[in-house]
Amino acid sequence: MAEPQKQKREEKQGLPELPLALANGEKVVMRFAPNPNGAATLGSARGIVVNSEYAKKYGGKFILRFDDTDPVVKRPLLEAYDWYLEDCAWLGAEPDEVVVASERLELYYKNAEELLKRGVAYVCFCPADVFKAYKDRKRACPHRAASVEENLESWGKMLGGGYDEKEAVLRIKTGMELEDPALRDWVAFRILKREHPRASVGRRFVVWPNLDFESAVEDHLLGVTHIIRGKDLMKSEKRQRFLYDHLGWNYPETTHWGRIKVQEFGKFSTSELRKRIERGEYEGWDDPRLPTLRALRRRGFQPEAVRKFFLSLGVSQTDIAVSLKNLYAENRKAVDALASRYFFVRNPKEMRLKAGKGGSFPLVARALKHPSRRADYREIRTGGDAVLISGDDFAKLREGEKIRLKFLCDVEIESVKPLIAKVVGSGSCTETTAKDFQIIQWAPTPAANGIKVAVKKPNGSEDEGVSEPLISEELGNVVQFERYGFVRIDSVLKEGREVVAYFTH
RNA sequence: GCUCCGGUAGUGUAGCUCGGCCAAUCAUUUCGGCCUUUCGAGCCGAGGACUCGGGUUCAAAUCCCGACCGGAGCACCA
Repeated sequence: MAEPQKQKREEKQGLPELPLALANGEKVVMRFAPNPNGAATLGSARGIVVNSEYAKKYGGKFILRFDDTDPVVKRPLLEAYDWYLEDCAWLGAEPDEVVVASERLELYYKNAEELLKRGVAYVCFCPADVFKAYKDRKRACPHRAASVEENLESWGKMLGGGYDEKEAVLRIKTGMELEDPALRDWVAFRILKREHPRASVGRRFVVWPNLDFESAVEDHLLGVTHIIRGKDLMKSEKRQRFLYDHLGWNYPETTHWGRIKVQEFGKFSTSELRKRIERGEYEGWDDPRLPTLRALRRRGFQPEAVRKFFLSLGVSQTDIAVSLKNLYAENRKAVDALASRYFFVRNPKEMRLKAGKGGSFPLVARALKHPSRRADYREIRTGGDAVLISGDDFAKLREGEKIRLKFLCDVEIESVKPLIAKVVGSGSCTETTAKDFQIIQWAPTPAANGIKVAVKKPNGSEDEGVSEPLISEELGNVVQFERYGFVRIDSVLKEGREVVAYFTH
């Protein structure tokens, strides 16, 4: 008797079930439909991840569709088309089909013509403000009463470039007396005499569909069964339903989610990012300060962490402000096992070593590459009688204090002003456990074989320091700088003598 | 102004459709402890929420009404 309940709980682990009202043998078809007017952001990632996840869950199809029908206000960026494909692949969401709206305008024209023939659309010549006045008074404008023939003629003239921009639009008849003003006779096509960035489209067309029309027609043509989109598009559904009714189509199931704000990034829009990048405020779309997927990838985030992060947000309709801490937590789990450990000292300070009783200096440290892989070592050679420690650790040192240079030896601080430390005991650190004193990381001096490292951080600042020689062999990998954080080795310069890393978290 | 939609811990989230198994789930964060040659990972423990007010009912986070708060649309943007 108690069985069914338990089962219910288990099932609720992933995303909620979609409402399934599919005909026999019909497959779930999901789509993600961005405007490629910039690189995919965290917001886009949610769409990619959730839609593709549902497609996977039900053994359905995932379509990537570029809604790029605004060559003016939200002009597409040519490179962004490929970037989206890369980002999808990176997120494990390779689309089963890719559709570019700007190359399918003729399909939309055909549907427009059909609507005109059925008398449920008309060419309207009202200036925007004049129409708004009619709309606010729930009155029809004179053009609404035009005959099918007149409309078809006007439409033909529109397509042929016979009107200027803003001179005419095509409207869908929904009813001027509708309660909700947002639904009254909405615009389906407008005139834009501007070249489209895609060479294959160029200047071939002057009549462009608006999102509501383009998206509605495409969803039907592509056989989309479920739409998940922002709740800012709720009215879109209502507008589009009139179109579906006019044409006798069945509207897909819809789910709307709320706005997502990432606390660390605040509000941002793709258009805004683009403006700033073009102004040179950022290095590019993968600048570590930006909330783009390209930037996250460069910082060393793992795709499965990004996926889990978005799946955990679900599809609720409330607006949310999430912290990246949740993403960091996921990524830490993903990256911890594969990141080798290295020492990095920020704002290095040289520590002179004085030989202890044994009379010699420890020259080589055998250090674990990973705390849970006990047989995996890396060697770090010191230059002899000096090492570097971080400025932060230096600031806390006091005379007479004992500390451990991890994997190398224990030392006692003799003096701080010139930093001098005496090697304690036999010059190794394997015999005693360091319960009662601090263990710090260190690095060889650049004069020995230390490597200069610049770490670029997401707040735009840069940390300078020194690390071990072996990191120059970690190009492209995520490593952990002990007691500092995870970083991705982004570039190796000057024949391996210098490294640039991006801070992950 | 008109029209939609939402409101569970610091942050997300489950539960709400079909009221009782909910003195409310899970994750993250915070705070303790264990372990550890990292301020990493892991393990253990603790704290913390149903916006408010009415109503229906034996019983309400769940249903109804109202208030309050928040968001969105009313573009020849997506």
